[in-house]
Amino acid sequence: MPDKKDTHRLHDLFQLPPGRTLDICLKLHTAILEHRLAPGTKLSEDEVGEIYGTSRTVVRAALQALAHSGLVKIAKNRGAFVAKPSIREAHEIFEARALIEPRVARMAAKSISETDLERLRAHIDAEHEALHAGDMGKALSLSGAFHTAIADIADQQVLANMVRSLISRSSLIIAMYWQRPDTACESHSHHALLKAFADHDGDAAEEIQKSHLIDLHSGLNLVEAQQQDKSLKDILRAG
Amino acid sequence: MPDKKDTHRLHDLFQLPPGRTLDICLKLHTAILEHRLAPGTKLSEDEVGEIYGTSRTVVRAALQALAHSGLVKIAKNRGAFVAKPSIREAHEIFEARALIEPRVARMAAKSISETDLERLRAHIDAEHEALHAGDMGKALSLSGAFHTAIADIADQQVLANMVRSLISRSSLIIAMYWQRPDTACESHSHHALLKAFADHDGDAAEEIQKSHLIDLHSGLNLVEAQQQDKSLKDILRAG
DNA sequence: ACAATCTTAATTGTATACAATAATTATACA
DNA sequence: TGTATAATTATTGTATACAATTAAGATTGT
Repeated sequence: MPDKKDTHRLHDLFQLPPGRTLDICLKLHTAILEHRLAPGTKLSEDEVGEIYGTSRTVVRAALQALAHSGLVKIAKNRGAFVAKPSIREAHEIFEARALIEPRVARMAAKSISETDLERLRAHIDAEHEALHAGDMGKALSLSGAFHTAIADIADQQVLANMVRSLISRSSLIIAMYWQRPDTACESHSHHALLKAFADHDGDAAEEIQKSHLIDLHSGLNLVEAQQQDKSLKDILRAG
Repeated sequence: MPDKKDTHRLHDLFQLPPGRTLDICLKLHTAILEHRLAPGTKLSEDEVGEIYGTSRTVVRAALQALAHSGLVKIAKNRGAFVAKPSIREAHEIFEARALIEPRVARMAAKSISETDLERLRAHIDAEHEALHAGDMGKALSLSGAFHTAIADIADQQVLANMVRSLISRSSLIIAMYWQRPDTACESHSHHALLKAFADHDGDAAEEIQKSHLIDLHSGLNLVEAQQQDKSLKDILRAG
């Protein structure tokens, strides 16, 4: 189960006091992570406010928090939109992950407990389940949660928040650039990691995580094109 | 000169559109970095709003942005305070810097241009000048700006923003825990880095930056105590 | 005198109203 | 018919007013 602890730790990421602002922030956050909100979607203050039954004031605060995390882009006098990471940003984010997460995995391998291992297994199971149920969005969200769980286990809050932020943005990148519709979302690597953790083998954990991330990075189609927005009008006009 | 480019890039960190919110955010940010606002200082919305001649609405947004960057701590129904990083947080932040910045330095060494080198020299000169003028706060702020400048030169925006955030928080940590009142603030390392950059020697740059950060970390007095807040009353009562 | 409780004051949380800006549509002209 | 300009609409930016919560001070009882 993703359970309570996850959202509790997310509070850390946004640094918001408990309250409606945080609630909306988390709801939008999970909606984006589960790919229910596509990159580029406009998030009107009025609209969001009406949906969640609150005023623009609190919606605005939530949107700004998400903007700070890179999940939302605010354009002056134009409003908030779900971010659309550029190809370059995508490269940078996965390079940053490849720098940070292997180190985090090493640290986690040292300090991991039996209950932690149990939780990770539960994560993997839930991921499998969602995948089997055809809920791709949730499966992906859980796959990300697996990575953040490792950072939490390593018990390094500063790095954990960085990882959380990077993974959230990775979700957007995957929504835009993923090119393996087939793939049983890298569950093999997660199992391999689990074994390294069980053995408290820091070297192995670091190495596996590193190649896992390189693998993910290479699974993206990061080559120009894909600017479906502007070209759409042209295409329709041409046809 | 810290110049315009720096504040322009800071916009990236806060992800705020141009406007009064960003202005106040930057003003508070520099005030904290220059140690004119001590850790723990209360930042009342009314007070700050009156100082900058704006309403609470915009001040609130600025404070929340700073909270997200870890420079300000917001307590529910109690208000915003300049953050007071714990000892543990201090360790984590400098360990994160030791992980990220050497890599960034290596990348910068590869791509650095003549004009970039010139700018770095100017940074060092300005730092010396401020130090000579006795403006410790500004000297420290410029010392941090040197590190962020390297990240900008490396041209990795994602990592650069992480570094920026870490350095800002480091400034608070130094305000709380620095134990070398003497020291000509690590300018030697900065010169050594400059040489490595001029030689485009990535290995050297990485190594120098790494030991520089370890050196900074070890210059902190991170041993319990220092909780002057609660004990202050007790001390006065005892006397 | 000390402690506990209640009252009061001050500050933040939220909603709403107004102003400013940008996008869209309509209109006039070439 | 296409383009440029102007009016309109819709949305965000900001300020202010009110509600809720917390902290501090006063009051009462032991």
